[in-house]
Amino acid sequence: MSRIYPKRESTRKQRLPTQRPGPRGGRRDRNRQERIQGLCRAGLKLFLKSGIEGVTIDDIVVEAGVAKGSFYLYFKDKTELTQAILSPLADDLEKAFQECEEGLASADTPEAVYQILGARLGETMFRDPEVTRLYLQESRSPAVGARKPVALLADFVEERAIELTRVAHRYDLLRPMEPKVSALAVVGAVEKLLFRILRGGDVGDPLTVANDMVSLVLDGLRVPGGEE
Amino acid sequence: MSRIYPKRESTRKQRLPTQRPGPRGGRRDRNRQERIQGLCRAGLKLFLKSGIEGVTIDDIVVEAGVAKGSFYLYFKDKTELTQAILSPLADDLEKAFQECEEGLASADTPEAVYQILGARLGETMFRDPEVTRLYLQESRSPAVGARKPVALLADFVEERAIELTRVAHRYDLLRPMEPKVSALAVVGAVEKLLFRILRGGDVGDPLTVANDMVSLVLDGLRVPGGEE
Amino acid sequence: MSRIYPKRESTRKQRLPTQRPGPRGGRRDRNRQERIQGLCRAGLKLFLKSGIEGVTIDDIVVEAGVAKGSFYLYFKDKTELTQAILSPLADDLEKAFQECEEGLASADTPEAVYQILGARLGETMFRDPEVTRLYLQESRSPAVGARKPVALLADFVEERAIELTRVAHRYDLLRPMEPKVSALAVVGAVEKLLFRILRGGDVGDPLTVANDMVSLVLDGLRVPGGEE
Amino acid sequence: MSRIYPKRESTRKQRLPTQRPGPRGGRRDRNRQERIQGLCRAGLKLFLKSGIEGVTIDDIVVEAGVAKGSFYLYFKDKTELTQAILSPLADDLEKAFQECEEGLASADTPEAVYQILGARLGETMFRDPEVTRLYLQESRSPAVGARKPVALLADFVEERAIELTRVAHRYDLLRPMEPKVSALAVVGAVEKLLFRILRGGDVGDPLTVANDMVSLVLDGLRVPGGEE
DNA sequence: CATGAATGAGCGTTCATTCAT
DNA sequence: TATGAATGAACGCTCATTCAT
Repeated sequence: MSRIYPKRESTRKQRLPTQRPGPRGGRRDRNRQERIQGLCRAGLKLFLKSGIEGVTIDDIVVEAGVAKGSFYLYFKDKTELTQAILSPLADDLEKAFQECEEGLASADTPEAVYQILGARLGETMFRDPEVTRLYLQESRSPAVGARKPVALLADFVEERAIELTRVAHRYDLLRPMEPKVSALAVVGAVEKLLFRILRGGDVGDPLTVANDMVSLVLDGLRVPGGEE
Repeated sequence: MSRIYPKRESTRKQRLPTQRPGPRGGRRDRNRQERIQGLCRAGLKLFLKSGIEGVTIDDIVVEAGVAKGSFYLYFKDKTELTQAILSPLADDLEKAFQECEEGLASADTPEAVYQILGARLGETMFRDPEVTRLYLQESRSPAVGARKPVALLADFVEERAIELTRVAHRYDLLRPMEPKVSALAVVGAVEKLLFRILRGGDVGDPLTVANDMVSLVLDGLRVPGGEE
Repeated sequence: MSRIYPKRESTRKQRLPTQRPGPRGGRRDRNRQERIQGLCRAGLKLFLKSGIEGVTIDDIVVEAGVAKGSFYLYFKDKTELTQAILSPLADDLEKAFQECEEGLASADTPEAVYQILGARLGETMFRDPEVTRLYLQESRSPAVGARKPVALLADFVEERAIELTRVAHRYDLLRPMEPKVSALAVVGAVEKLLFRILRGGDVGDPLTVANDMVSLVLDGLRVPGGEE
Repeated sequence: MSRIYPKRESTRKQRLPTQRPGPRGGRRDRNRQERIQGLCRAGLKLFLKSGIEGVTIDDIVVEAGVAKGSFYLYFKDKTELTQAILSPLADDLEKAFQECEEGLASADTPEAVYQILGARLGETMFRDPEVTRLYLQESRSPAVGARKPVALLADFVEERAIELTRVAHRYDLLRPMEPKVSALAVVGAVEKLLFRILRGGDVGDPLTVANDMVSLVLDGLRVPGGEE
């Protein structure tokens, strides 16, 4: 379970008298998981189309094909649903950053660093592209209401990206530069491209895009030898 | 006038073709402008705090200190208010892109290109930092409801940035690369940093940030001579 | 001036400090009358289209081409406007009934009675067909709000028609029958036809209609000699 | 089902294709019917007192003793409530006209015709006198907003009455005369009397009224033998 | 006098949440 | 458990009325 939102988690457990009906993996548990998945899928679909704030509980239960009251059996409110939708991504990202930081110790070139990072984080972001797209779409929202979990996750990603860069600098893998600047620039560049791709906007062959991105991040835009 | 938004009268006043009682620039007209400004300021403040969707007309008129009905004297709905708030930025951006494209013809180095771009667009973005922050905050939202003007502006910026890069490539000012990729990467990087700065997040001395950004965009992250 | 609504009349006079600007028939008085006429015409047109309740003061002043505040210079509210629109018809009807009752004394056949009645009332009803149409359209409304003057006028017409019939019976001009029944039946029949005509519904040649109506009222529908 | 109104689902319930939780006729269903009846009764009462346009949804739910939101569980808006209130009358009238037209074939005297008509339509109009009164009260309103169903029903009645008379003329049951004129005259006369009766206005002994009406319609007002 | 900006009560409608079934 | 009817606070918007200009 994600530890990014520890408080909400505990609140929810207190609220539900029985955390799970029957034995784990039993028939009732399976039904329960199916219901939750159905609501999450419905919510995700609608959130992407209309924005989290623009979707009502009614919309969600109609899309999911369950009764309105059922929603409240599984989620306290829309905020909790958002959290549930994001939690696989949040968990993955947490692990990915952890592994990247550890991997930096054994890397000795920037290429290696960004190969690790790209591979690990890319895998994470593409595991469930729609969830990633929702994250990107809502990540700049103020941390209030149902979008709070997204905003918190975005803060988390930013801080960990900065920390990661700081470590990379410590290992002298990058040109001397304020780590915040380079970290945010790279994250911003990647997110922008990723969002465009996930929205269905054509940006060309994925492999070329990836190569261009790496080349861009490493060597910039300057024409080689262009200014001597 | 910006042509980013579809044709629509922005205020009710203009829709009613009756002559004004006071002269233009007279007391009535001045009051009118003050009211509009007050509502825009109130809206902007609240939009930044709670997101456009999270703010009600009631919130806005209370913040602005006017009666509820007065809102509708000046704006048809929240969408029109959003448009009014953004329109100075939209107009500026349109002009800035225009000038940048024209300026590219006389530039002969990437430095020059990005100096023009940075200076001109930077000036625009910092003219009213809160408006810029609102734009960044909501720019990835779906193009529905009150956030539609933001989404349209964001689309416009993306397209123009790509076009601008295409022109720069035509003049051989940049390394060979898919223009969409480099354009979006740079825009994404700049937006991310800008948003962090405008939210009050410390990223260090502004001059250093700017220099680092330019250096980053031009030469990337690689340690010079680091891999031979 | 109509004496059907005596109370309102006096209220209005008390409210307006100066009853009339300048001398009667002077330039200001003429302007005033033109304004009132303009508002009445505008109100009448809109009332016919949307019903009295469905028309706002805003609609009226826009149609009349005057400022909203001006409405209240001439009328306290929509009820008073309705009253002003109806008052010529109300005055005419009052006189017509008066004359009809007096004329009955000198009539000696039913034909003569209904000639007088038809001629006198018909003339009245067609003097301003749109006002008549408004009266018919709204005459069954409950006596509340802006439609109260219409309802009062309708009550007046009904009572006077019954009284008129009672007088006719007293002169033995009609077959023995409850006067209320015959009066209401005739009024109802005439109103229905009149309303249809005024709404533009085709009912055939006006002269034929009139003749048929008289013949119907006098001799009924039975085929002459048809049942012996 | 009446075909007087254009096809539209009359209640939200039917629009949502979810299965009902209780069995048809069970407690849930019974409650539902009671609610609808309560709202219709409340609406009818208030409509009669203040006119359809003068009654707000708030008035209705207060009178019915339910929450405001509940109204919208059963009706989309006031127009649908009006339609629901009128629909029994509309259905009955449609059947009555159908039967009258068919019955004309077997009638051979005007008396018989009007006996059929009077009996059948009278029964219909008195089945729910308040609904009939509402119909009469609002039937001349413009066909806009919540009163549209009434206006449509009134048009229907007029057309069918004319058609019925046309048929009667074809069977030579009536004096030669433009059917539109005689039909509208009779309908107008009956409606006027009926409205007066339903409003509580005294018109004398009901049986006498009915006899007088028939006699009036058949033989007119002329004193028999009075003019030779 | 004439204007129309300003007001705020009140309308129609939505929707998160509860709860009897 | 699952349901969806019921609720009422709160929303967007309108409009009669007032009043400074």
